[in-house]
Amino acid sequence: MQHPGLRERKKQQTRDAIVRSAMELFAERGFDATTIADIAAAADIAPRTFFGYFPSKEAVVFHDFDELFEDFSARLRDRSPDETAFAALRAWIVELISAAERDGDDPRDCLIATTPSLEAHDRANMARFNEVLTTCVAEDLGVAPDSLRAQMVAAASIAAMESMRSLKERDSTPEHALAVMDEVLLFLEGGLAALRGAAPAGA
Amino acid sequence: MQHPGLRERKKQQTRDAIVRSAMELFAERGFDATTIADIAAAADIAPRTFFGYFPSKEAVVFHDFDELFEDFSARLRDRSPDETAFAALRAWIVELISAAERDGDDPRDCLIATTPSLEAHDRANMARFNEVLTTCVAEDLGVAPDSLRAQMVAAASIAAMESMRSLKERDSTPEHALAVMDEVLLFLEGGLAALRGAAPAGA
DNA sequence: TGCTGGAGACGCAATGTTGCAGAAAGTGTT
DNA sequence: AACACTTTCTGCAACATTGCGTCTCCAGCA
Repeated sequence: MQHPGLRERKKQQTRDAIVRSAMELFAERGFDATTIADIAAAADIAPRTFFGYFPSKEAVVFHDFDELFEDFSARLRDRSPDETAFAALRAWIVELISAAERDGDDPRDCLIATTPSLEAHDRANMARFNEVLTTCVAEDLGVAPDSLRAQMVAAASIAAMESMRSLKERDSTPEHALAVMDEVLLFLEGGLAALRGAAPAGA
Repeated sequence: MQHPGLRERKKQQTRDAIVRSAMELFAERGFDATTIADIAAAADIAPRTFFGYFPSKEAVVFHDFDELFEDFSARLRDRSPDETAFAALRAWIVELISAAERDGDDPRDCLIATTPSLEAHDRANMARFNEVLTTCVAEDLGVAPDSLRAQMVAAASIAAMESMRSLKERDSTPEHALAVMDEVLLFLEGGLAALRGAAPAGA
């Protein structure tokens, strides 16, 4: 990796230019009022080239999602056998909040919340988190990934994650996140305990 | 309403023609391989006119969603004070399954599952169900709609709904749906009971 | 150095979507 | 029946997206 090569460097440079230009324009005139042509002009590339870097205008806003998702997946995948998927999720979230607190949160959340197409994109992202989490939770519980329990536990966890995000403006300390996740855990364990002993209905 | 009027009738006729033509074409060549122009030609309208009836190609596949959603919302909104939101949801789902059993299920599920843009649309639809349910659950619990509990309960319920849908091919009897929903209820009550007494973390 | 293969940047055309404006058609009135 | 109003239907143009083909340029190799 000592030799990223001219090509690699240029590619990264172009990508950064696109992100920077796009974000600036989005902030100035809003997401919908910014055209691909505008972004391309600001980043000094041809409009067609934009799509070589991002599959859609929305994707620029989530430019760091792949990285985040890979981090998330790896954390769950590589957790030690005695750590539950939920525990891994909790630890991951706390780190995330800590990092956000350090860097100061970006204005993206507002942009997303006010743009339908970005909301849709965001839902798709959450669905991906949900899928991974469901699989891991299923392992923990020793049931199939499409079993009711696994789906409910994962869905509730993801919902908690979203819930925290919406309250981020008000209170986003790692301590708070930890408290919330503990509450979620309590809820999930209570639910699972109630189910234990009851014959599964099959789903 | 005795006088739908020529206009109303024509409009309904055109809408039906679009749905029928589109569904046929989707079944024949697939969703992506069918163009708006194809649908317009088959329904004998101008391409531009299509968008006066549906906001997108995807929307045709979900042409009965608004009706379904309104039915769902009304059921929850107009439930008697002693019926919980969850109970209303359960009753609604059981009816839905009964109706599906009567009519025989359409091949739409397959189409949706194999087309990303339709999946996204479907997620958006589910998000709308989730929103309504969250509000009503919050009322039941006497908490804010953005509270952690309400969000978790609603999310788990919706997840159960989706879970049932994916198992529909195998087993979709109303009895089965009822059993599943009972299991969900058990889970939710267990979870809420575990939370009761614990100080809310604020979210 | 000069050649060759592959990657990246673009141009073009087709399709989906939408705002705008004018034409066409249904409705209610006189 | 003729008129004024409102709703629909369409064409047009702009913008988002994508497949295909071309051209340029970096990288590895003889």
